[in-house]
Amino acid sequence: MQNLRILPAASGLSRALPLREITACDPCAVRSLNLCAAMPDYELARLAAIAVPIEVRAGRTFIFEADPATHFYNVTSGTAKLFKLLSDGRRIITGFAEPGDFLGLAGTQNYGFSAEAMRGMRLCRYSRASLKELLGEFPLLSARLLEIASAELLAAHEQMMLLGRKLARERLASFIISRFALRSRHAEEVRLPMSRRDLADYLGLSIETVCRTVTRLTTDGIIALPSANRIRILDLEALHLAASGQ
Amino acid sequence: MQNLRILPAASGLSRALPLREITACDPCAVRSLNLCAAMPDYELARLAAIAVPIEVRAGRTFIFEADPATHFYNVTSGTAKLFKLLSDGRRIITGFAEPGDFLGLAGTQNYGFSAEAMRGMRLCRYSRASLKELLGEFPLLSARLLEIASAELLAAHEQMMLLGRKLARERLASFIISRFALRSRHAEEVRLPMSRRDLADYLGLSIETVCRTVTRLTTDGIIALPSANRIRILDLEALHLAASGQ
DNA sequence: CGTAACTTTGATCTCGATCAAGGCTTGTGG
DNA sequence: CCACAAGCCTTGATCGAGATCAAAGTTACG
Repeated sequence: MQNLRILPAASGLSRALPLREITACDPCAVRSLNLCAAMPDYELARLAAIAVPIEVRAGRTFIFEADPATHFYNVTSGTAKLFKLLSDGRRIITGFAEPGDFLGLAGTQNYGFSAEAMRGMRLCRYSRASLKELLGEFPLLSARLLEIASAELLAAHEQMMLLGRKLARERLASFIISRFALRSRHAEEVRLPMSRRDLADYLGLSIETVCRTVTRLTTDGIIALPSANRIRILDLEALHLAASGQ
Repeated sequence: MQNLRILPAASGLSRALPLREITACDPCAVRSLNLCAAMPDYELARLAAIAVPIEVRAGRTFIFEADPATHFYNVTSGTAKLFKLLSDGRRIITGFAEPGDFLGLAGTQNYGFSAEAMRGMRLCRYSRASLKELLGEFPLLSARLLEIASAELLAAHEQMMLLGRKLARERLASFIISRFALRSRHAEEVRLPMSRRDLADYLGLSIETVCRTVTRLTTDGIIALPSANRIRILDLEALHLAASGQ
């Protein structure tokens, strides 16, 4: 836990006036899957009051699988990879957490995954205890959390299909399509903020297979690679076909 | 939806006295992962009031992937398999729902999976609308649902590791161990209520590989097969080693 | 500019899929 | 109670997608 650096402003912030705190939450309100989305001002203020903004440097692990689940997080900026390890080092990346995403839902007392910042990150941290307290007070908050958990469950099941039944080419194409769906600007371009190794561990493949499959999609004229981690979609229809194995 | 048969008693039950309804819920209170567990009597009665007991015959599908998510279910007896299909028939079983399990959490407006009864089942059905109403009233209920969703998420992530990174032998051993953990009586025996095909689709393998792997665990003296769907664990330690690939 | 890490490509191997064929169980009707 | 059919389950032979091993090309960065 020494990887975390509490911002100097943290303790002060958590005692500031409600309005001030809502402002502190503003950067969070980026995505629909957000804890704060559709939350009345008063509740949002109470939520902000227990939030501690923290900063994590690139490469640092800030949630450790099997550690006591003491905190929840809301990503403000940067991206984290969430992963599980086997004793021999095999790894599966269960997901990526991006700005607006909520992090740290734990069914048990302990975390079921680790989280590592892929680049410098800012997060809002909530202690499990204080969030639980708010949960009892604000039904909207628990409803929101339930929505988030349900959405994640849906995504997890989709990924189980990908991992258990899809071919490498289908996995890659499915992944590119899902990234395309939540792209920010550039209409036809998908950014991959993760390395080939991360991609491999997310798709249940080896690095080499990821490379080769990307190359094949390129030579097939379905995508183009302006650089290793930018993908330009040349033929979206063909990509959809590739994703479903036809 | 014509697969469902509403029990004759259903409409009557939903208007009976609270105490009567709590009794109707009794068979549900079997497992910790239960919607009704740790629920005060009054809330439980309200929950029971909106529950409609239904019966599904073996082999019938009662939740259809992509259909509007109109209902939630609580399994009273029997087992269901939850699965997703690809257009060409490939299937992944995302889980099995057994007595006490809650069913139908949907992140979106539509179900993300199908559910089929593996044997005759009894379920309590709740309409999405009426349960949502109760959610606002009883914070404990949403807290419970959140717990359930979180636990399922944990299991889904574990399964992602299994599907993405484990060898066939490790998958089988892991599966047997997890079944062993929630076995009912017979100390060293695990029952498999599913066919080899279901097992294959749950573990992301082919039927043949499941068979061969079970056989190999048997010839290795780790398990014994009194019958095709009963597994006697002869060497639990070796099974754990097999599950972690050593 | 040099080095270290990452990506890509090639050669080979292997685990598990697929194809094929028996064996076993279960249920039904004679 | 047996015969038979229809599913299951199991085992064998072969194949192939993707892993692994190996090495070269590229990028990032001090």
